[in-house]
Amino acid sequence: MPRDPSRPTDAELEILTALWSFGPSTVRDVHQAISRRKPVQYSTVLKFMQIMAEKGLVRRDERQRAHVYEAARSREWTQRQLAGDLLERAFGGSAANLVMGALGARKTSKRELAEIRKLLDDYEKEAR
Amino acid sequence: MPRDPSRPTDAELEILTALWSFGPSTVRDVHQAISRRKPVQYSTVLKFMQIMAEKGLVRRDERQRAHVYEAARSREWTQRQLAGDLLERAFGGSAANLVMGALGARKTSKRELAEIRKLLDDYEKEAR
DNA sequence: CTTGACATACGAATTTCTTCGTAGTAAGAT
DNA sequence: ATCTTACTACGAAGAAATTCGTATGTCAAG
Repeated sequence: MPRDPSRPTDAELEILTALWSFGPSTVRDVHQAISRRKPVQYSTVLKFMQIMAEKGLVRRDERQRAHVYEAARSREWTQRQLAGDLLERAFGGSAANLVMGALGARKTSKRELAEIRKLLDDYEKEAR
Repeated sequence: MPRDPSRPTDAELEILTALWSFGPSTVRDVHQAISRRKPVQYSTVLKFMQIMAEKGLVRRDERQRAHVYEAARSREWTQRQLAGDLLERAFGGSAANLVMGALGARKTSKRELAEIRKLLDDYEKEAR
């Protein structure tokens, strides 16, 4: 059975992150961005982006000699998928538990806590 | 390079979930729990649990003929790893974004929102 | 003592993920 | 025209994840 493409793998997510940050990019752009953080060959990145195009994770514009890639789904949409997936798989669907895990995983600043509270308020108002 | 064992795979997480729920269990116990939700052979579950024992994800008590397995790490600890990992990989370390994703992924009840607020308060008090 | 039930151990096939080398091609520079 | 450079396409290989069949051992009934 084909794996759920709304749940990108580690390598795929890294590429998507670059595309979200920089907007439509060539393989070279993405390779440069990623290779700043870890050693990886150009052809490796290229291969992934080709596969991702097949899977529909990215769109490819072939009009230029150096093809231009773009994330098919927004960062927010993908984040929602990933959060939802983890929520179900590891937290029994309990958002509170997930928040607990996130807070425990690492120090969270007062400012960020306030931000989260605001999100909760907004969400509550929204969900009328 | 060996994969980080603090980040169990899908199948492994399913087994851990069973162990966390039921406490120390035999392969048969776990197989029954899982096969209620999806078809899987006994020997598949067995194999996983053997591998997990090698990786140190579970402890095995061989004193009985039917070995008894137990999760090596608590549910909370593992949840923290998974949440932290996703936080870094997909949310740029922003807990607020993760919460946003979780809320967006699925309807969250008023009661759960309240619970989350309480968590935030407790966390803030705690982190003195 | 033989048999049946139930365990573990083992080997292996399949699929997916990851990584890269190399061949081939198009275009601009000499 | 040829050389150099910058791409894409392709094939392949190794590691990890997933799945299962089968061999083998143990033990309690009969």
